[in-house]
Amino acid sequence: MWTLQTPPCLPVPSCSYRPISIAFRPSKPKPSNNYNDSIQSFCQKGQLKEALQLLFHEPNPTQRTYELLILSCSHKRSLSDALTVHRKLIDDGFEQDPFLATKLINMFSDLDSIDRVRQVFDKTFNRTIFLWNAFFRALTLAGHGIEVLDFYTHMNRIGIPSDRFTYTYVLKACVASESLVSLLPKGKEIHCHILRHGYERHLHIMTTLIDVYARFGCVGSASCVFSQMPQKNLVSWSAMLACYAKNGKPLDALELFREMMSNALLPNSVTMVSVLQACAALAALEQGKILHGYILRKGLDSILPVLSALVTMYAKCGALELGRRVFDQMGKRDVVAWNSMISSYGLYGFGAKSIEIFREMIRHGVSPSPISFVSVLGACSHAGLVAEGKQLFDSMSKEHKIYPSVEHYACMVDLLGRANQLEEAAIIIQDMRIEPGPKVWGSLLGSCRIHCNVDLAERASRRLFELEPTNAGNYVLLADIYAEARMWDKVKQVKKLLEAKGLRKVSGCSWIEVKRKIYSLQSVDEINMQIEQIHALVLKLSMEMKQNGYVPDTRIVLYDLEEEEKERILLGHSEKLAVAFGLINSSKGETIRISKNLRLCEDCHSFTKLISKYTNREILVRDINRFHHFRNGVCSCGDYW
DNA sequence: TCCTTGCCAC
Repeated sequence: MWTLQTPPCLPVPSCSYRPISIAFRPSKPKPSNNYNDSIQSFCQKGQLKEALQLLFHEPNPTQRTYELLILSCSHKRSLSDALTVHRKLIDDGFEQDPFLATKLINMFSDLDSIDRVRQVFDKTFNRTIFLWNAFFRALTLAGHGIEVLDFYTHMNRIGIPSDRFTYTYVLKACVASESLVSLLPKGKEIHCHILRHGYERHLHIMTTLIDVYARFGCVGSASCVFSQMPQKNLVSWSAMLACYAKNGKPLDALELFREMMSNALLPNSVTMVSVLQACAALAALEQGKILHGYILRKGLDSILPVLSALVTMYAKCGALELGRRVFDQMGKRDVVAWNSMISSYGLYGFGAKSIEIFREMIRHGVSPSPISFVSVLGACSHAGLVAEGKQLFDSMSKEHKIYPSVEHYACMVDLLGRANQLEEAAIIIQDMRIEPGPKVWGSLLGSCRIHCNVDLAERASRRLFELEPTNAGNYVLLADIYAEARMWDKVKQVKKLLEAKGLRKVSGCSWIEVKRKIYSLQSVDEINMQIEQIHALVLKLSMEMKQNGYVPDTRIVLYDLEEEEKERILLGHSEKLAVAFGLINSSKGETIRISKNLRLCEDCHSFTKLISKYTNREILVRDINRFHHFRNGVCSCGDYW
């Protein structure tokens, strides 16, 4: 299944390096054990200044002396001391020591000083494979993946053999770049090199490969590598699990987790985080609670990422209060933990609460991250808090020195667009300092859909079709807008365009957990054994609802059909089927929890409001963006979503 | 001397 592809030739690095074999020989090898013991003792105690004083009083420091000092500078994260050590090292004639050069590269990498990493690499003539590997690691960590790949090509060309470490770094380099061009072909090419050099049984390289394919969204390739691995450990299982959880395959993730447990492999905190994500994606509350129990029994409840994942899991499963309880019991909270809570409130449309937690975080001395702003601005958007959102957006660069990224602009466009300030949203896009990507135009198009603005929608979709020619969702949105405006010829045109590109509309799907099992319902569902019973109930309910004021919202049906036919289509929406399935399979008074893969349509929304009143049930629906909590005929979103 | 998995937003 691996095709050997030769990607377009990468440019040779601008500066061409030739390895010059000058063996380094320290000038005066003088054993100085007591001295190094003292240095080591100071370094271990974190007394770097004292160690440096000793350095300047010792006439003959050794390689070991510098190794100790370099490690200590990394540990103390002190760039000024690092520069002092570097200068003295050069003065003492150690500049060409490849061992110390490797250590220096690691140190400057730890200190985020990538220019000095390059400088050390440039100046070292005897480039051992250790030096190359450290250099690649540093560049990869700094996000300069393309540069690593250029050097790797160069390294191959001049005949320097890679070792097993090189492969892990160059693989990671493929996913460590902000380049718009996918480096997947390069990753596949390196995969071929790895096979050719007989590393197909190497545990670490194969695990890295799984992770890299996962990040490219190539679930099939990742699982192919995984099943072919002769030995696996907890890390490789966890990597595969994360791959499923992150790529929209939560059921596969849970299945793999079960398999892992039956192989007597004990999950660690990292494993649990991915499994929790899978539960969150499925809104599988009961499963999630079982995992929480396991986490408590195994003492994993002191690990921050696990707790943050728990907060998010509970919130996404419709149990915001349980998430809040976990959050309240956290002894220490990092920015991720705070962000989890900020976005959880946002998910429920509790904008004011989200802002409150955001401010509380700052009061606690935790600086907001770019994601904090995505979360809080998203919350403002769902709650219609336009003024607050604008103020927060302003404070980003002014108070927190965080410069808005495409995601932040997309939030602002969404905030204004939803609030029917479409022109202002368009102005934001016009004035952006960075290239507005598909997320930004997509937000605008989504808002045009809500407020049925055909002109602006045409503008946005023209740009979107260029940027994302294969995203069916954009075509569907535009067709929706035309349908609502009753421009049936235009609807037909868009549909033809969709067909001509071989694209298909993502079909609606809802799922619901009944007695710890997850059931999915699709608009056209033949698999579910109860389907006839479900359809009958939906029909019965709709007739009764009609007597209670339900008017089917046939505007959203994308076909120019008779009203009756449109109504029939509306009744087949997966969310209504899920509501009926929930009513049939749960006991009286029990809350019905449903998730769906698309935005909730207006008709299902008003239908469910009435059902909640008529059947006296609380119904919680999570759509692609947020929660709707239906109670006694009203929805928590206040019909603003 | 250097290697593998994870939390928060879309």
